[in-house]
Amino acid sequence: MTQCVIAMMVAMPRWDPCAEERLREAALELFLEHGYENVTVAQITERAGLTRRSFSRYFADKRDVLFAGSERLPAVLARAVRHADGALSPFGALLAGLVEVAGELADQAPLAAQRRAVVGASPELRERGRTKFAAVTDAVADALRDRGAAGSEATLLAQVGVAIFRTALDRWADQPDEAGLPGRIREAAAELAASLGTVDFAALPLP
Amino acid sequence: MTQCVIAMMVAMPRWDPCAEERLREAALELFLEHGYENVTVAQITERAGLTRRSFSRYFADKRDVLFAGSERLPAVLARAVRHADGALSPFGALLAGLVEVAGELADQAPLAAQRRAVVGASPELRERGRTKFAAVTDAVADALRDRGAAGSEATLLAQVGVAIFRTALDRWADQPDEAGLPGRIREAAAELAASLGTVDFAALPLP
DNA sequence: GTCTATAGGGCGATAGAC
DNA sequence: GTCTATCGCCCTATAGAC
Repeated sequence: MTQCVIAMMVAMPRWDPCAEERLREAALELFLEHGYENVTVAQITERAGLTRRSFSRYFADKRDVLFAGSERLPAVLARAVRHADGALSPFGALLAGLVEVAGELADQAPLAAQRRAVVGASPELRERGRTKFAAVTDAVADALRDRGAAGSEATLLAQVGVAIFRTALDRWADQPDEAGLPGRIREAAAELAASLGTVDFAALPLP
Repeated sequence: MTQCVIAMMVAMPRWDPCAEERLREAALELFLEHGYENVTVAQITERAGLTRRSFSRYFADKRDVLFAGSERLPAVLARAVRHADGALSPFGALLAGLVEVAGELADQAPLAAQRRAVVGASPELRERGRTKFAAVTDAVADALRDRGAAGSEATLLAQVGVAIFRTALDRWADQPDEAGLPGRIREAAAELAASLGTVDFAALPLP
């Protein structure tokens, strides 16, 4: 957005700038008005002042228009995990990374709420949302392997970390309070640890 | 399959019976031969001796043809969790349910391996696979709520339980050994508990 | 930018099963 | 007759090839 405004002040190009951003805004508006399934790509491009063909230049498919902007989260989280205090265990580094990134995410809350509403109403979009979270999981698992976690254990820990993150996000979105997102993460992780502590693994039945 | 054979012995209808199953078999064969993206619905229905239009009666879309048959897993797992020993904590019941169902799943290994190969090769199918796992997570979370777990904590525990289940499945598929799937579940859960134990939650930085 | 293949679905026709 | 599974032809929209 900021980049776009600056570009407009510097020069007035022949075609309107910020095509991608206008597409995203048009799509969000239309989805909120009529629901995802009832909106065609043609309607989106029309409202944005572009042709049907231009849509494909910016987004791989219709679903992607809602998730653009979240491509960086996997890399950002992976970086935070990699750069966490070297003395921490893999899971400790994971939690520290989550908390760090959560602090930077706080200002994106309003937009996230709108997107949340649209995505939640469409099975097709919820499916794509899971893919986006899976990309985060994969990136985090790679980072944990760099810190010495074994292959499949890194994947397991990454999945658990992302689950904690999602839980914290949900609770924070439902009732934001002074604790903030980082506090919610710590809370969810502590709850999980307590739950795991209730189980005596040796007592589980075996085949 | 069994139902189909019996039906054929009872009567010989004008059109071949077991259309759904033939479609699933034809699809799996074609996907293995040419790859998911290079197979059209028309080719599948042709091999199954049907028309393209009939495909829609059985499957909501092309992806679904590979995942049909897994619709019952959510209900089966949820039932196992609900019926676990009443003295167990929510997470204890979750693990007990996973172990119980894992024992019954062992005989489906060969088919699962083929499906695994096809799904793993296509991003589109991996996306749908995540949706199927999400259905399991939702059902398990409901069961945990019935056992008294709070709303969002039930969701968190369910996600973690499914992550343990997936890890165990992956390891078991990669190298099946005498421990069996239930043993792998216990192993993954114990690993996770150990990892969580390494973290001092009070030491995590707060905003 | 234009064009085509394909997915997905609406509707009615049809042909056996009952 | 009714019921049910299938087909055939229609259309729209997506996605990708040219």
